[in-house]
Amino acid sequence: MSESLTAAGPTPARAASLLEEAVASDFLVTVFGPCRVEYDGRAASTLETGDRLLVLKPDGTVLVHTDEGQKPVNWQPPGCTHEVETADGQLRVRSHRESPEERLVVTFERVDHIAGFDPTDKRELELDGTEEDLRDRVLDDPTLLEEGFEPRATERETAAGAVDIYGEDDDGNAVVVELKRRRVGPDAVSQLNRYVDALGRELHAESAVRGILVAPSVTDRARQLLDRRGLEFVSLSPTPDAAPPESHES
Amino acid sequence: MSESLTAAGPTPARAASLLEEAVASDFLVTVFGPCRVEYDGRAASTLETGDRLLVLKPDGTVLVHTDEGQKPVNWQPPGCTHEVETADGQLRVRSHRESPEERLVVTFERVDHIAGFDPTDKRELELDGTEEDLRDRVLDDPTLLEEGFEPRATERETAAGAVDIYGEDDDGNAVVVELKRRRVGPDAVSQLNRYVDALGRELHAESAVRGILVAPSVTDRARQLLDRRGLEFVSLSPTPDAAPPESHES
DNA sequence: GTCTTCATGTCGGAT
DNA sequence: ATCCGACGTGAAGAC
Repeated sequence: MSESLTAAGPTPARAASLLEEAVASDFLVTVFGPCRVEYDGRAASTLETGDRLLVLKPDGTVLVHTDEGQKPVNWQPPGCTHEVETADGQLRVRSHRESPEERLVVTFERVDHIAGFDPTDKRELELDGTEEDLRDRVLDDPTLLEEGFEPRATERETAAGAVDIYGEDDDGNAVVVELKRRRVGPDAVSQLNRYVDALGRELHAESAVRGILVAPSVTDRARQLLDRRGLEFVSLSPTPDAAPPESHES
Repeated sequence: MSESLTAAGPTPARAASLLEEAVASDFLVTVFGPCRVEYDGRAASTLETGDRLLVLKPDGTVLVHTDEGQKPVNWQPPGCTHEVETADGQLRVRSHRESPEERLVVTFERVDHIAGFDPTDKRELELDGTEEDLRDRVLDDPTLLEEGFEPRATERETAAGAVDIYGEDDDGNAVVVELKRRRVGPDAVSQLNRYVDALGRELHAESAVRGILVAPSVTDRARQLLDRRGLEFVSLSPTPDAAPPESHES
């Protein structure tokens, strides 16, 4: 078995044969040419004929890319099974998955190029600047939040979900901290609010539960919502550099 | 100028030459081979050598795909500019954009295959089953929501953002409708709650503003949050079929 | 440009 | 399997 196979301008039958073999060999396959795409599943779509790049991965993923955009115009998630056929002298690929039931059909008027490769890739992506990095920053130095803050738990469960950091302030008040790696809008404030509410009901404490949103910055509406809900904001980025000019305050 | 160019196992210099030409010609380019990927920008990442598919689009998009997953392991959004070079006998592609400042560097140990095509695609995707379809369903027949409901506006602005559908019920009460094309969680309830609050303050009406979440279904937590906030739910899907078994009620 | 929300979001983790 | 929230979310529309 070869470790790659390619063909420029193959006949539909030849393209189908190559595609079948490549899929069976767990190759990563690309097909370029004018095609029509139909999708039916969580939604439904039709895309009339145009030049596109079809990518089939050994894990069952299907991608249909046009000349523009980062997102595929159509796709199928990992775990799909494929059928290859020629109909009316056209190469057709049907991809299917269940739960949810979804079907994608790509029909090529012509195949300009097809290529398959045997990919091996065990290396993991190492990513910095995530929410977890922000969490570690706060846990390493809780005074970044405020003097006297003491973390008690991470991912503390409440009726509304898990709180990023749960702790106590200098006066012994319960504090809920919601972390965001980037500038936040109203949705993050609502999320924090849900946790504060849930914990308030759970603890039915004397003093109100404090809620602190930790992020590089907030939008105006988020700020207004924070104020209205009596929640607080602390400006902090996942990485020490690049801290925007927004002051700590409540 | 040719309308496509491909090469199997080119030398790095040959690969660089082809790549330069393809990029200059606004081609869609694919490169397959073992490569290392570094990214720095909104976050930062490193990916050690492995077999991957690099895709360059004429709009400046960059995608790096491994053998698994629907999402590229690394990428660059549309609008990037690229530099191609050979260093230490390796093909290297640097992609850059500003605001935010982001850099992606892909270095191939070897190029197994490179292919470029001139893509033409003017056809738009036609998609059904969207939130807009759900909105149109409700506007076509407001009784799907409840007897006597009368839509007054879509995208009505409030201090908390635009409401999907604003209307009045049989008793003349203000009604805020939030639409979701699929099963919803707590976030959608909070969103509706923000709109209801904002409209309540704006109208300072005699009667409270009603909030109705319209979606195929809700999760347990979302249901609890709805009840706690005094909000209502109506089960409805974007498309007439496939309505899950969940009854209308408040 | 920023803000806001939708999405066939995707993905991973927990239950 | 569903639920839940993060994501370098991406993309579109409004301002």
